[in-house]
Amino acid sequence: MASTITDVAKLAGVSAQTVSRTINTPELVSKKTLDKVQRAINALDYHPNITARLLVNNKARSIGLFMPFSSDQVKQSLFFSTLSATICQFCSQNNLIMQMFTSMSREDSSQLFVKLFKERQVGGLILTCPSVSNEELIYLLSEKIPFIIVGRPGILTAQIPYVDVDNVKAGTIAVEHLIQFGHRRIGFLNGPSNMTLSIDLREGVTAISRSFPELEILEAETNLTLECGYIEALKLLQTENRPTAIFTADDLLAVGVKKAADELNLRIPEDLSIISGVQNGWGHILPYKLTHVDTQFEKLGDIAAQHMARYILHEEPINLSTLLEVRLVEGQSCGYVS
Amino acid sequence: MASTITDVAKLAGVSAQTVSRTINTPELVSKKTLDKVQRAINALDYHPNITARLLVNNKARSIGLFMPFSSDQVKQSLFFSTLSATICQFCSQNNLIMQMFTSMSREDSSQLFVKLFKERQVGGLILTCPSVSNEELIYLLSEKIPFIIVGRPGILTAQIPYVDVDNVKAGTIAVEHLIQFGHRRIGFLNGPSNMTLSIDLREGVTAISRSFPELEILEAETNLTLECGYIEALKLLQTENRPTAIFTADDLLAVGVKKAADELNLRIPEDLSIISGVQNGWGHILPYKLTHVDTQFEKLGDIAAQHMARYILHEEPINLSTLLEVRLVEGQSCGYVS
DNA sequence: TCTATATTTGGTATCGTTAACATTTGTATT
DNA sequence: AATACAAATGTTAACGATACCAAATATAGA
Repeated sequence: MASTITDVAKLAGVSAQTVSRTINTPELVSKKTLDKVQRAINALDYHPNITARLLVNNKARSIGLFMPFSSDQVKQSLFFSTLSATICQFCSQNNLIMQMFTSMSREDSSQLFVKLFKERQVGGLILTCPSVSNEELIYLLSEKIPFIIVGRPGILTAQIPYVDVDNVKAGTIAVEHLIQFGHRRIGFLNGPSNMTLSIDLREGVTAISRSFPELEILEAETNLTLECGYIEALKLLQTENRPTAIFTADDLLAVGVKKAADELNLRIPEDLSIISGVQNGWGHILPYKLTHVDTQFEKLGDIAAQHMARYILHEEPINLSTLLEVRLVEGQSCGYVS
Repeated sequence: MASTITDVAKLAGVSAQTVSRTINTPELVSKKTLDKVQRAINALDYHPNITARLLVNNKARSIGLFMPFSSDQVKQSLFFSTLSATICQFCSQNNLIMQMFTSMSREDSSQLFVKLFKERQVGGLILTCPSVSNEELIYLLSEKIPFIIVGRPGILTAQIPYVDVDNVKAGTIAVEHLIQFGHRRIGFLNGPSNMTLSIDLREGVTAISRSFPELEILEAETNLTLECGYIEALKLLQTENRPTAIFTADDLLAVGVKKAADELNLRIPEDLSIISGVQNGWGHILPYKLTHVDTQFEKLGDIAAQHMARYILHEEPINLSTLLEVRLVEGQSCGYVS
């Protein structure tokens, strides 16, 4: 049904190769022929069959993005939608195809990656950190699957390429900021203890607290939901000697803290300072600007895609690791201890 | 580098065709040969080249999803992430490939669709409603591009397949609910007037208000942001004879209304009832359960993908339109007029 | 045992494109 | 005008799989 390169060649009275050249290397074709072929292409509404092209070139021009889709993760954070949107945009701009995949059963995802790559469906994969286990990563390395991880993987001993935000630094500067406001008892609502995000934040917090022996950090683990933030904040704020500031791993937790503060009639920032890490977009909901660490996490997708694109298009090796700079953004949720 | 069907055939001592049969129609192969070939496949770690397979079969097995990516749309609503997640999941389960695309410049998106289909990159497209103009849709029809729209398109005269929530009904039952609570002056924070969502909601509201002549509907247009909801709610609630209830197009607006109500010291639901349409996930943030219309919008992606899959896999015609049922979910944000 | 039929396997062409090489045409130089 | 070289075009083979048809082998019934 659809017209092929041969149809165009016949109509234009040239060989198929000349048509191919007209499309791919027009500088090698005379102006007269170029014109003739172009007219034939238009007349037949010819579109080169990408599949045939890929077969002969023998390389996939698509980036696979693998996402975990447990519904609450999607529902409660804009991280994944931002990531996919960014990568999609990058691919569209760079004439690459973006394919999205998700796991069906938890265990076989590395099998899936190998399959995708070896079947030539994708030229490389972008994986999101918590969804792939260490063993799987090792396996992928051994199978020479080109991949890059968004978020720091659990192991660093192996040569695993990733991009992440500098969460250690984020933890440090957040607490540093609170110290400058005179806070010495600080609540710390961290994420789940098995996430590298949480591990890194804690490391950052610990680092700064080593230089301030009088500092007291009251850490609580949460699952990064509003509800959990609310409950843990209530616990912290109802103790005898309550903290004067709370650092939350993300802004959804900060909203939970605000809810708890409201309930206890604590004014922000007069009675309680709040500072947050990753901004997932929930902070907008607060009646004041939330002081937070700008992690530029929306850049993660772009960087990962760039690395992958360089590998796919020019076979450049994938950089081992990239850490994004973080910086503090002052809002109206932090104040001096009264 | 990678092994081909011929390599496997050689190793197993059979023809390439037999290997192909082993993979695709094992019931036509003797048990003995099956075994032999399977061993060779494993030994060589053979994976059929999808590209070659697609070429000979001459049909694309992928669904293209087109998304608008103006950043605030992604940032403020979980609609797009939910949609892509659902479709991705469906594709993974049905052995289809999901490709995502976004527009580079506003005007050429229909050109892009034609290109994608004719180049055999995709077997069909799922488009999101506001991102494609009526003219483009007509053009796609004329080019016989298989597509389905999520959300009601602006024109219905042409044979345009779509899936949407029954927003007309949603508008009706929301107001009906408020009427049952005795409300007669009702604020209505609608979306942008050019969105079919807004048009449909208004139609539903108008329909019910025709049966209740004493009903007063105070409609205001918003851009579906928190800020806008807050401002418009303030305006409504500061009038001489303020409405006793407000119906918002989505839950983010409802959060804005809550903010305004707090500021004016109006208790919910004692002083003001709030009911919301589409739940984008922001409603969770409120300290009470928001009464809303359950639009099951997370089903939209599934249905669209199902239609597309049936077309791609079995060439079944794409159904013209599907409207999802809506139902009222009672929360704690509506009360009787005092 | 022989034929008829079912089961299993193999050979060749093909999908639509580009790579590699071969050939022709054009242009400049002597 | 003859030669040398560059530019433009054509020819053939290949990418890796499956479709289609032909051939071989096995099985059953007479």
